[in-house]
Amino acid sequence: MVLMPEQFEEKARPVRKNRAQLRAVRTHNKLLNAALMMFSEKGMDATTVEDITERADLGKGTFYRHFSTKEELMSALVQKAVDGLIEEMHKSAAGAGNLKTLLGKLLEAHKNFFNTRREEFILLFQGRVMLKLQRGMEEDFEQPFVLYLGELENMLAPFVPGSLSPIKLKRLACALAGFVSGFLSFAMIGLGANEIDSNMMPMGTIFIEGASAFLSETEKNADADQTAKA
Amino acid sequence: MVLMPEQFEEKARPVRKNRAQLRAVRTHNKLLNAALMMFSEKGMDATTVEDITERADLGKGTFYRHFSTKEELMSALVQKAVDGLIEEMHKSAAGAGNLKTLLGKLLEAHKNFFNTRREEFILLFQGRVMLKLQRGMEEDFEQPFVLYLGELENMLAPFVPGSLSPIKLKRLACALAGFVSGFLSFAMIGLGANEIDSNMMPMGTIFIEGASAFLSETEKNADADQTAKA
DNA sequence: TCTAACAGTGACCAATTAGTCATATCTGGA
DNA sequence: TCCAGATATGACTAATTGGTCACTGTTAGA
Repeated sequence: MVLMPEQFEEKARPVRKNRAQLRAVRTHNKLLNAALMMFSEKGMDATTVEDITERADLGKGTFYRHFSTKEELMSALVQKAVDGLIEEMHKSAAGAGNLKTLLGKLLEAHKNFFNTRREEFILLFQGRVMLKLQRGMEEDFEQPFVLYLGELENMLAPFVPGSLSPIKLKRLACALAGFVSGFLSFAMIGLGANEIDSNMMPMGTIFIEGASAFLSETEKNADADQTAKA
Repeated sequence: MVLMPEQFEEKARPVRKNRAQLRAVRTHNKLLNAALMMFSEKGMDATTVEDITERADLGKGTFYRHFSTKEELMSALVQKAVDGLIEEMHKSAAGAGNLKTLLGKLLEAHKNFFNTRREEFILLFQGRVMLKLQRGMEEDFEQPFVLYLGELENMLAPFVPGSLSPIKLKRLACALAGFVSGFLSFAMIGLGANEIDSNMMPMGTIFIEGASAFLSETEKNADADQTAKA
């Protein structure tokens, strides 16, 4: 199986010459891109290996030189998409001074990402479905999403009342992530495709105002929390 | 192809005798149930017709006496799940006197439905993915979701400022639907499976408070809306 | 009991697909 | 120019799958 740049150093000896190396990388990316397109058009399961290689204008055997199974490719794509989303979040949220501002910027980061990279939105949507199934591949798909939620928590933590329990912080991250992807998902049904962009931000205020209200209320009765468990 | 009760009258002549009729209905339901289970475990696309018939303990040929394709069955199941959800919404929301109460009841209806009928939640999740693809089957899957959003709008309409534009009502329905399914989807990742039930309602206040704030603000500058489009 | 009408069955065929491998092609250096 | 190392290829096999159909089993009434 072909090694990609990140993996080179793991191998002893000088490994590969310049051109061949780049050729392999280009082929690898062609496969990733073709798969992303096919997955977002036909769905992960309905897409065959040949669909991917044909779209990439490559021979079928080439696929197996880069990935041992379609699942491996799926997993790599989900990972990559989540990385991109997290990067967008960081870029967008830099310099936020308070919770409302941060929430607004995070919402905008999601909006931008999902609007400009619709294929990846659809991919992540499918990835989230995979997590709910029982096929033995849940672990591979879960990790990126756990990372994503953890990153959200980390970004929110500094702007949230110190008394907020970790579990509530988690909930807030889930609520934010769920609201954005869920709203977009239904907006794609109920609203015209071009209206979505202008719809996302006004709706964001629902979340921002709601979260603020929720947190300030939480702050008041922070320690009434223990009793609630019983 | 076997006819189900709702379709009997469409056929001329006395059609079927009592026992045989019931047997066909039972078989039909066995197929629906088996498919629901398989779909929620393996996913729609990865489930084969034989998976379904074997799970239902029926011969493969039987499947094709009841459905002409797997897609037809998928579509029927999604339709049925949406019907169930709408029913739960109506049952739960009856007698709500104001917007906040209604929102709370609607959230609870969703919580109950998705917690007690997890397979159907997963099914609807997959159905929503199908809508995003380009396989020519989007129409079949879209209808139930449009119905669902429309129903949400109808239920919200009486409790919303009269000045609220139809498009904003649509947005609100999308936001509600998206928030519920999205939050649950991420909560299943970030939180323990058993914590979800207790997590849904406190998070609901985010939405309720946010939506209220959003609407009262909208009411203030109701007609500043036209200018926003430019 | 006999029969017409319907429900259910699984062996079977054609088509699709995953995965392999001998071969062709390309690259950089001797 | 030639070679060694690496990449790409597509014909091939085995296995899976969708879909059919001649057959069996069941039912209700004559």
